[in-house]
Amino acid sequence: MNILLAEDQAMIRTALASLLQLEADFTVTEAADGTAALQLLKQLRFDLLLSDIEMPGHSGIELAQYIQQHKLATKVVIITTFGRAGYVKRAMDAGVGGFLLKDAPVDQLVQAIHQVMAGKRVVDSELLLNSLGEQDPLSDKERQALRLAADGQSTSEIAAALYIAEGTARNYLSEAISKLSAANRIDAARIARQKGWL
Amino acid sequence: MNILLAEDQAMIRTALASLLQLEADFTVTEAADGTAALQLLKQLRFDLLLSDIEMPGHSGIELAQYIQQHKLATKVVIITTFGRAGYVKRAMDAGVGGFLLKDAPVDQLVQAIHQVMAGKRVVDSELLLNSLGEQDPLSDKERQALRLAADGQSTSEIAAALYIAEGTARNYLSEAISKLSAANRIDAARIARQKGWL
DNA sequence: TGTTTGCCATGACAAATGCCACGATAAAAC
DNA sequence: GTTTTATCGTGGCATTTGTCATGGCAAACA
Repeated sequence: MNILLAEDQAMIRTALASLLQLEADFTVTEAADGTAALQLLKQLRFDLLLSDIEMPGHSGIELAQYIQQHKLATKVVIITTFGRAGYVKRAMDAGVGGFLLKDAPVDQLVQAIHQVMAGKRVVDSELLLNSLGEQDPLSDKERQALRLAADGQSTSEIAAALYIAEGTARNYLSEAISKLSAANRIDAARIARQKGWL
Repeated sequence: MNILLAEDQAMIRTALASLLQLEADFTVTEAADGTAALQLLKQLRFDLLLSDIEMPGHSGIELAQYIQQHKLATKVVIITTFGRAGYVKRAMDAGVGGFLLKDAPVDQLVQAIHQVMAGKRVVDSELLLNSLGEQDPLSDKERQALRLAADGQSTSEIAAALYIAEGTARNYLSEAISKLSAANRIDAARIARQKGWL
């Protein structure tokens, strides 16, 4: 089986490649970023793309979209560090067959590869719960304000950036703090980031 | 050779463990966080600790400090994602023998392990250059206060955690903000984290 | 049609934060 | 032996931040 492995961190990429090669019928080609992976997808035929989401060049989801649009037979498994709820949905829309966290052991990865090749869909249960469970409660303005606050901007700077009064900016932050049950804007930003809502 | 591998991301941990086991004389024990690693260090004897820096529980540097203080014969190799300048210096002070980026391929890791076991010091050249640049201006108390502030704790909570008056906690933060030319505690935390001083 | 709901917007007020002045101590420099 | 320098510790005071009350507006709904 021909696997294309796209992952920017060399240590993880080479380690995974070596391990997968040990499996009886796996042949692994490595790509160090999204652009290289796309080149290889255009030139050669692969049975499976195993890709990180966050990469320089093109993201793993963009690669999946390319495969979907060009109706390639290549199956896709995504591995990523954080289970941002938004990612899962977008990946599913792009026809991704498997979605795993790097928190899972390698055994699960190998299992998932086999199952996806057999036509099944494999999504880390924790991720699935996350994406179904909690909804992002923040409004757009609240998120924008919180993002700026997380960068260390003051209320007046945030207000200026969003073209609103200071009181309004304070109110957005206050609402965000309340919705996230946080103690202050820093805490709110930490929680939102951890949930993938920033 | 007995190796203790401390790394919180299961996929990377299990992948590295499997690969290192393939080497002729390597025996690998896995620890999923700093606390588990510390327990194992106390109970058993290892020739080498291979550890990530950023982990829940105790950081890789804290583990190295424990080894240094208790005069264990265990050598230490640190692997990390980002080459925060501050980390390198603190790691060196803690007697760390090797410091590698996860951007390096696994081959280099194996090489580094052998060299460190032979008594040499191995530091990624890119990291070394970085670490020569800026010095960490924060005092220990300032860093502690800033770390708690970055977690969203209020001044009074920080004061309670450090057993000092609120005014004192405020002062530490104020000094940190000033030393880092930041606008507020959030900005200061962001800058310090980016430089690897937290 | 009127009512409810969610988002946007603002200002008043209390609480938390940042700045500064002041000491005390200990190590290093002169 | 004195001065300088750095860290630690505290409290006063102005500014910033967080909460709350209030209101406008549009979409959903009975």
